Amino acid sequence: MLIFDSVQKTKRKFIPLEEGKVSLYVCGPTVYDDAHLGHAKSALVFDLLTRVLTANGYDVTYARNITDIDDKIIKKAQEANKDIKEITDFYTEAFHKEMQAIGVSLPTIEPKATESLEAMIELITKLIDNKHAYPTDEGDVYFDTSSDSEYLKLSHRVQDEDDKLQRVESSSAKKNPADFALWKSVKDDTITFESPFGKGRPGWHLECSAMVEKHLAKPENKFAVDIHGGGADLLFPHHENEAAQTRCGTNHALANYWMHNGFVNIDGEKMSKSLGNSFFLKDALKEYDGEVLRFYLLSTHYRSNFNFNTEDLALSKKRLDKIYRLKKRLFGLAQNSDKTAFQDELLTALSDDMNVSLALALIDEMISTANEALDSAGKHKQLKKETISNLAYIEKVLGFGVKNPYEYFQFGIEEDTKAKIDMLIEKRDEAKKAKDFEASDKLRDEILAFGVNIMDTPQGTFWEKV
RNA sequence: GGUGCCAUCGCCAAGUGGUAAGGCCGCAGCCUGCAAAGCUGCUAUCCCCAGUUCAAAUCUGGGUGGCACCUCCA
Repeated sequence: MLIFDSVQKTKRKFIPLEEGKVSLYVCGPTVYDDAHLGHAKSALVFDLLTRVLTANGYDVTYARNITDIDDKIIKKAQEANKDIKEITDFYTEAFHKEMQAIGVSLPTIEPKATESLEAMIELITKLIDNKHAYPTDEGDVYFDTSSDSEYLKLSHRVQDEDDKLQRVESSSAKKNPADFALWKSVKDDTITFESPFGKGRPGWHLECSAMVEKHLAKPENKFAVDIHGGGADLLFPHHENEAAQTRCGTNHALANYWMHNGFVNIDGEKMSKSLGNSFFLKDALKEYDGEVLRFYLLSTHYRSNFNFNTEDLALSKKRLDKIYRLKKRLFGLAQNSDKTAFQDELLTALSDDMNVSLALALIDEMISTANEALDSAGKHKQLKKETISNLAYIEKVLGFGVKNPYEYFQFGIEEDTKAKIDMLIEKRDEAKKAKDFEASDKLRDEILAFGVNIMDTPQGTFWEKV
């Protein structure tokens, strides 16, 4: 297994801290709004990573946090005149539902910030004791970046002198302009937590460090986790700060490997509130099958920036359709569990820093070969068994082709429309039997008007949504 | 302004020193009552310039053009 380490900027052979085991931590969502395609991309990338690691025989412990303490959440709650928990529960549930729709499995552990306060306070206390953090008169606690010689090495950043001066003017309580808050005091009566440093709430960066320690880290290891992942924008300042906290507050570094996924852009531009072009997953799921979205978002390399557009999405659907059509050809047949050469090749491709493009090329080739054989005369007993086994493997490792193939092709068609289509197909079959092609062609036009395609096969006539 | 990434067929996209995967679209054919689906065949020398090398899309230098991060962000 090779992993591109975005800190060392090179592909590295993956060697776990503990034989046969992998600990993976990924920064999850802040639950104050609906998940957009970027959240989906990140979740999909690390879902795939988990599957590939598992297929390689590793026992993976995957933690993805839920940030349920945050200024934006508080603001949203105040605006809606609702309880904080009501907001966070609502969006957490929505997140889970949408992730399930795109085939993202639940992580092994899903820690919440509100449930990890003890660990956070413990870490801050250690950092203060170690002289890596300091409280201010206002009741805040800051991390002292000048106390950490490794600071900024993760993101390969250099201090900007002009920027430094500007920030000194704006924030006098900080020792250094780059210092960041570990604990923010809260004076009003919005959500606050008790701590030895006074009432307040934890800083965002601290959360992840504390949760990693609590749920994944082992004191004797050189690193807290094997792999730490997240979106490319998190490298600085979030991951830089996390790494500093862990490095200075514990006796190990945060992660051995760092992985960052690229962005999802819409029509060449980054999704953002200010541009008003955020594409929410819930809206996409109304129009497209979740698995099509999964296939599309995973179809290019995870580190590349992804330019979302409906034309390309349609191409992805066509490619996924091919998997399902083959599945349909073999529907209902028993599976053989023997591992095939195809499966080895597929796993090898995915084990090379998740080369999905190569994996998809292998899949297309496998599909063509299988279809070609099935088109030719003969029973093809062995081939059928192997093909079914291959499809099952694709399902397991990539999460493509998990649905019933007939239902897949009927996405978004109402039940009564389905009944009408079936009725028309029956009438057309009768006309065809009677060799009344004029009538059967007319019936076909009627069927096509529902936005579906029909295809005649030896097993009968089937229809698919276009 | 600082830091970094990217540029491969009409479109999407692998390949990072050894002579251009795959998909979509298109064209031709097989199959089909006709279609659809499926199958077969055909379709690029890798943004520009210079250099290193027996050999470069792949390395180096210089352009040009995109993009990201530096503030909350997946």
